[in-house]
Amino acid sequence: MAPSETAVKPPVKQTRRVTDGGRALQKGEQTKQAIIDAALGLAAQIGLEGLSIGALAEVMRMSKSGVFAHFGSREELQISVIREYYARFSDEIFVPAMKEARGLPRVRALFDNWMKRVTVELQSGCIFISGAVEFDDRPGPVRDALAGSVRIWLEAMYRAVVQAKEEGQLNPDADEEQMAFEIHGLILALHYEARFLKNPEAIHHANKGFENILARDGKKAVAASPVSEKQNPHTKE
Amino acid sequence: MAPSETAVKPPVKQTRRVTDGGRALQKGEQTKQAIIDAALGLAAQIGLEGLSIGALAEVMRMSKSGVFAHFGSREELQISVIREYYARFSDEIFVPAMKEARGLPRVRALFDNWMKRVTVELQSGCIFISGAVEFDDRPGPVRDALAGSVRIWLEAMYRAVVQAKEEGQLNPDADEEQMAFEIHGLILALHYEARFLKNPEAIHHANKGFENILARDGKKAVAASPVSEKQNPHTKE
DNA sequence: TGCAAAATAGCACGATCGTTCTATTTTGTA
DNA sequence: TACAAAATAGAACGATCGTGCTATTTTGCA
Repeated sequence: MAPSETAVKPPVKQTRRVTDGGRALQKGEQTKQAIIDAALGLAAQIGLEGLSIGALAEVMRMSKSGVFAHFGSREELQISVIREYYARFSDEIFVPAMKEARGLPRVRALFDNWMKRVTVELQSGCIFISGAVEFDDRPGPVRDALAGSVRIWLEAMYRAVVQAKEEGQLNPDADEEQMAFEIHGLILALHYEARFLKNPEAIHHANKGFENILARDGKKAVAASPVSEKQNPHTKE
Repeated sequence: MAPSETAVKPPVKQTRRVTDGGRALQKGEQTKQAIIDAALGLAAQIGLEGLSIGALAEVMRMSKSGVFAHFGSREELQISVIREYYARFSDEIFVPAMKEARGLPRVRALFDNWMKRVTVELQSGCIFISGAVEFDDRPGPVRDALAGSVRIWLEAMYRAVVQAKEEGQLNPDADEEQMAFEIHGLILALHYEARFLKNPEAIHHANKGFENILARDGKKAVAASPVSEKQNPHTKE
């Protein structure tokens, strides 16, 4: 018998995947992405815990097992949703803010973009906020993925504040950690009061709160003279 | 047939309830209260939505139907839990604070008691916070009960701030709504960062944030002279 | 165009859910 | 102590959950 025929060939794996240099999206990858998109929409409304494969399959007009096969477990689905949310969060908030100058302009951009996103999400919901409540004492990979994403983002905001101080735009005794904490609180209060309590003043309060923080910790020209309020922060003192 | 025997007597309702002037707790009322206590513990950990009658029955060593009969529906159980939570919240935070003098002392007491409670709850969870996320776009009686309780509490804090201004302890241009909003944000950030992110600095940041607000809106003696920092706010200027 | 592999469907499973119904037990009093 | 009412238990229901199996269909390259 010719060895070339009967010999157990090592199974040629990934025949398709490799041929194109891994470039083109397989059909499966496309639908997987579509599923994640739909799952993100569902999770934003009813939470990561409320996200069910059955409901997701119905939205996608697929079978449960068809949806399931893409992830292998519900946890993996939830983690995929978190990753996708993080990616969008980064694209809409972090990336554009990095185009602003180091220091206060970038801090402002981060906050403004964050506000913009949360304001839009008042109709759907932020899974960084809802997820924190759902997984605050439920250990596991989902919690880890969520906490990891949130930490990266909060760290980014904190770094921007630190840079503002390095640029000399803050008082020497300004506490950067404290500022980041208070800013975080404003966003959380906005989400709570606007989304749950339907308080239309919440957006205004959040913005005002941010200005209050800057007015306190930002480097002032003289005292708190209302005349020089709108001056360029780069003006020599 | 003697009418005294066969006549349909109007059913004597509440034979037991009334005899004692409605005073003594029937056995049923006792166990109902015990069930609510257990349910509150469960809901604080896994949320109002995660609260299941089966799990509750297991904790109580009762049958599902035995537990169920006390409430008639899961929604009614959830509402009972919310009412109980509100009662405790009020007893631990509001009532003792009302013994403090109107104005800043009472505001301080409200905040301190609130902090104390949330700090304890870092091991269990606050259902005013978790519930807001679970029911923020899920209309119904549970949401109504929750939002109602929260509004009453936030209103109480707001009123205390207003009174502080009436007492002349705040700057004339202090914005009471803004202050209440920012205080709410501090509590939310504390809950988020301490409970979810396990950040041990969160308590300190929340307390510092509160002092920052008072330092900004409290009536100052002269300017922001660090020397006169600890003076009695009632000192004549 | 044929063919292996990938993608999807279909079905069934054990578990849990809230709820309803009918016994049974426990309670409090006349 | 007897007896009605209240409290609890037990079993069953339809629904939904995540997941594991085995077909079947679809895909993309040789």
